[in-house]
Amino acid sequence: MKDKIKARSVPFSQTRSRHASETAEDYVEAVMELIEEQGECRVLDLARYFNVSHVTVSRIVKRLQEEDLLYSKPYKPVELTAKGSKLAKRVKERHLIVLAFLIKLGVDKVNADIDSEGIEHHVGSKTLAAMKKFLK
Amino acid sequence: MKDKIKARSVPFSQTRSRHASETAEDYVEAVMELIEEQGECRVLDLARYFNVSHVTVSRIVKRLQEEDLLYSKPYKPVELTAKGSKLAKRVKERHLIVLAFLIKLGVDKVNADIDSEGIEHHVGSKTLAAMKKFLK
DNA sequence: CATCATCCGTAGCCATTGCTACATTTACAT
DNA sequence: ATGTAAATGTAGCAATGGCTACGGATGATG
Ligand SMILES: [Mn+2]
Ligand SMILES: [Mn+2]
Ligand SMILES: [Mn+2]
Ligand SMILES: [Mn+2]
Repeated sequence: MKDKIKARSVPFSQTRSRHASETAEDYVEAVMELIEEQGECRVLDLARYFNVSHVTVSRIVKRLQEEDLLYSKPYKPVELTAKGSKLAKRVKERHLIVLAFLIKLGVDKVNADIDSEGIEHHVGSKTLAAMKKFLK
Repeated sequence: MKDKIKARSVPFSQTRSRHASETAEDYVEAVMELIEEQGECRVLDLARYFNVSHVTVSRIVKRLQEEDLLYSKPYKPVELTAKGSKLAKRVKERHLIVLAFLIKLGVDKVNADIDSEGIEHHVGSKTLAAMKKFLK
């Protein structure tokens, strides 16, 4: 019986772990997108993008620099490291698959955009594969 | 162009809002389940269920009491208020639909259990309706 | 090259959710 | 009834991610 409860706790541990990576994933994806669209990515671009204050962005950018995902000098644009770029591509691809999946399932674009932004971080490789298969 | 960025920020705001309700949703669902299975729900049952310390549970239970979702006296079992019970039923139903959906999509039970625990909180009414339709 | 608006960093606050260590209460066994 | 183990509460710490207020840096404009 305790094994049962223990086994049941695994999804929650995994979910907490995924939430811990969520900020990093969203940030590298945003930086990549903003650089593609505007040529550079400033702190204030990210603040508008996520609808948070520039202070929140600034602190998170600093932390992601320590994790070797982003790079920037003070008052300069934010750039992706090689590691950050690689993560961004993976994350964006997964996001696009989740989004396309929801739309093919019959969800309108507005709600597919909203829901996919959260769902993407909880889609493991098996679920992602099942979504890809459904899309074909 | 700024409207475009503003519109893009909506999914992130919504995702943050959903994460803010996530703990309450998981807790009322867990309390309902533990009472059904064991007759009562103790703080330590919840700690094992979520794989966190009893201290974390104790503090969250106190807060959810202030939100009128749970009820308990010190050293006594945790119970659901009417409001908590209503929320638990809604949340559990949604969770079961997401789980069944993933399994029907071809995901194995272990991974469906894991992924649905996070995905459930990001499934809006439109996506939930689309999943229900797919299940029929 | 001086001024000024914009951008960005820093200080410091709050809430949430993890934790360990310790205190207290409860419940059970002798 | 008393003693002990388990359950729960409390104190206090850390990390994360929100915020406002303020000050310094940058760059465009005249
Ligand atoms: Mn996201
Ligand atoms: Mn989530
Ligand atoms: Mn759940
Ligand atoms: Mn959940």
